[in-house]
Order: sequence, then structure tokens, then C-alpha cells
Amino acid sequence: MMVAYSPEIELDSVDQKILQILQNDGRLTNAELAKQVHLSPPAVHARVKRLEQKGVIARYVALVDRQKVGYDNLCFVEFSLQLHRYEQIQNILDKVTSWPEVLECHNVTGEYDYVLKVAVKNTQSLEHFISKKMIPLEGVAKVHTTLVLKEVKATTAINILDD
Amino acid sequence: MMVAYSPEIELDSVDQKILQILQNDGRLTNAELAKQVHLSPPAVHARVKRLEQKGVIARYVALVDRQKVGYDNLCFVEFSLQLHRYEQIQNILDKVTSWPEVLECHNVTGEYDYVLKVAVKNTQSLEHFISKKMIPLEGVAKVHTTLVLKEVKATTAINILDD
DNA sequence: CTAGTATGCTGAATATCATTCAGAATGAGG
DNA sequence: CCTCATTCTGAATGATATTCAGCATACTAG
Repeated sequence: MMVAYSPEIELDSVDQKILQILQNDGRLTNAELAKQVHLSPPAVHARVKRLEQKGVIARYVALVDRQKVGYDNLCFVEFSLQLHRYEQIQNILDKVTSWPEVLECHNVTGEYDYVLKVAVKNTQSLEHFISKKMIPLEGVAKVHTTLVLKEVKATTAINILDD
Repeated sequence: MMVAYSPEIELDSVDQKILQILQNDGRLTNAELAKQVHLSPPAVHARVKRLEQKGVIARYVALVDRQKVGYDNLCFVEFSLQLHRYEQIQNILDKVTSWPEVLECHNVTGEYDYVLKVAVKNTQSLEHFISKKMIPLEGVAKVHTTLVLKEVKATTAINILDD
């Protein structure tokens, strides 16, 4: 069965399986992938290239163990904007997204306007981030920080298969 | 200069550069990587293998464009536990982390005990997740959902280089 | 029903790349 | 100054991706 999610992109069950597998091992060899989906290597290769070209596979990345490189400290930083400063949004977002400690920035509903996922080395660097980077931002009203005590689950893989 | 973050793991500036590069392109060829860090392919290969073996590089993954596969809807679901149900924590976490729509689960400080990052297809599936999966969990007190209106930045790459 | 066309497959051939290895260079410690 | 450990390089090898010709299948139009 074909499933068209987004316009122009149809994924059959083999495509779905390929995505499911590559989301868990982005470096699996083409031959091994072919074996798992019961196709020949060239057939799988063509499908993977198509998925890359269509942007379904956005990119391949190596995931680094944060703790092993000293970025043990994860937190969520929420902030909202001053009502009369909405023309500065882009300016603020440009700055915020340029900071390497900011892994994610989401515009959200609720009490705050934005949520950041931030990785820092320790409490000192977090304090520095909040007081020297966040607070001085022109147009920011409230800032609220939530510390992550334990990362219970962390995956980048979304469920592609039909439910 | 050598930097020892975690015990037994030292990363020189070449290792750091390798990590920086592979975090942005996990499928870069060894030869190309070698060129970028000004070393021979075998030398780089040995370093990458060492980083993998030490667990600094945890894994390689393909990142899928959520919108292109119909999982447009991202949200944060916070919940806290009933005080007298703390013995059920593991039970709850086992269930929560087994659900494929839950990408992340963090134990956090603040008003709620846990924050989930959840990817669903649409409002219906979010409603289903909240009312049919979260609410029925024995021992869960409060549940609060924040919708992501726009993903402004999303990276998995942490800044390895010294600051 | 059938010719024509498009799509997607396979297996063999080729090209690219990872991986191994021997030997050379470098730096630290005695 | 010598020795050992580390890490490098370049050449050789092996594994893998990639290309291609030919074949099967399904769909379309007459």
C-alpha cells in the first residue's frame, strides 16, 4: 500500500522499513540494508537516494555522548517577549539560534513564547548563559529555567510504519 | 592541548574537529574527513574507531524530516507523579518510554516531574495520546501539554571545541 | 485484447572507499 | 643518549557503493 503524506512523496512499505532502519543505524551498509528489506543492493540504493533527494532523509549525523565530552548539564530555558517588542523577534531569534549551547528552539503555546533546549558543561556555564546571554537580550520579558536531572529516553527516530 | 573531560577519555584538537564534522555529516567519507583535518586516511580512521570504541561517538543515525512523513505535530507533555505512588515510577517510565511517539523523556526540576517530547501526526492523535495513554497511567497526577508552533532551531550537534 | 510506455527490479562490471600493514617519525622517561 | 610507546604515512588489499544493460511488471491508450 502506498501512503502519501506530503504532496509528491509516497512511501511504500519498503521505504518505510528503510527509514526505520536508517534512523537507528545511519551507517548500515547498503548490502546489509538490502538483505534486511529483501531486495538487491542496487534497488535499495536507488530508493535511499530517492529518499535523500526528496528530503525525507534530511541528513546523517553522528550522535556524541554528551557526558563523555563534558556537556553533562541539560536544561530547558523558557522565555517570553515583551508585547511592544515584537518587531525584534527575528533579531532575538538570530542571536539565540547562533549560540552553540542552544540545541533546540521552539516557538510554543502557553505561558512562555519560546522553549530552548540547552546543553552546558556545568552550573557555572549555565549561570553564564542565563545572566550574560539570555537576560541581556533586548525585548525578553520572562526567563524560566528547568534542569534535567536524568535523561530517561532520547531518540531521534520517529515511527514511520503505519498504525 | 589535551582535554580530559570524562575519566580515560582525552580529546586533542584533531579529535574535537573530527567530532564537530561528523556531528554535521555522519556519512562523510574517511578520505574527505582526512583532508579536512590534514591527516592521512588511516590516521583518521584509527581516531574515529577509537572515538566509537570509547563511546564518545554513541551512534550514527539518519534524521528524517518529520513534516515529510506526516509527523508535523510536535509537543511537550509534562506530568507529575502522585506522592504516594513513587514505587510505581519504573512501571510508568517503562510504559512511557516504550511508546514510539515519545522521542524524549526527561526527569526534571520544577512544577512537574517529567517532560516528554512527543511527535504525533495531528490533533486527533495527540488527543488520543493524552486521553488514552497518559491520563490512564496509574500514579500520574497532573498532565500539561505545550504545543510547538514552529521549530526555530533543531540540532543534535554539541559544541566540542574549547571555549 | 494488445502495443506501447514507465517503473522498478536483478546480476555483472566497475569505481570508490575503508581497512590493514610495514616501516618511519616523534616525544617521554630512564 | 637510548628505549619504548604512540601515532603517523604510503602502498596493498579487501569491502562496498555505484553504474549499467537487460528483464519483468503494471498501467494506459487505442
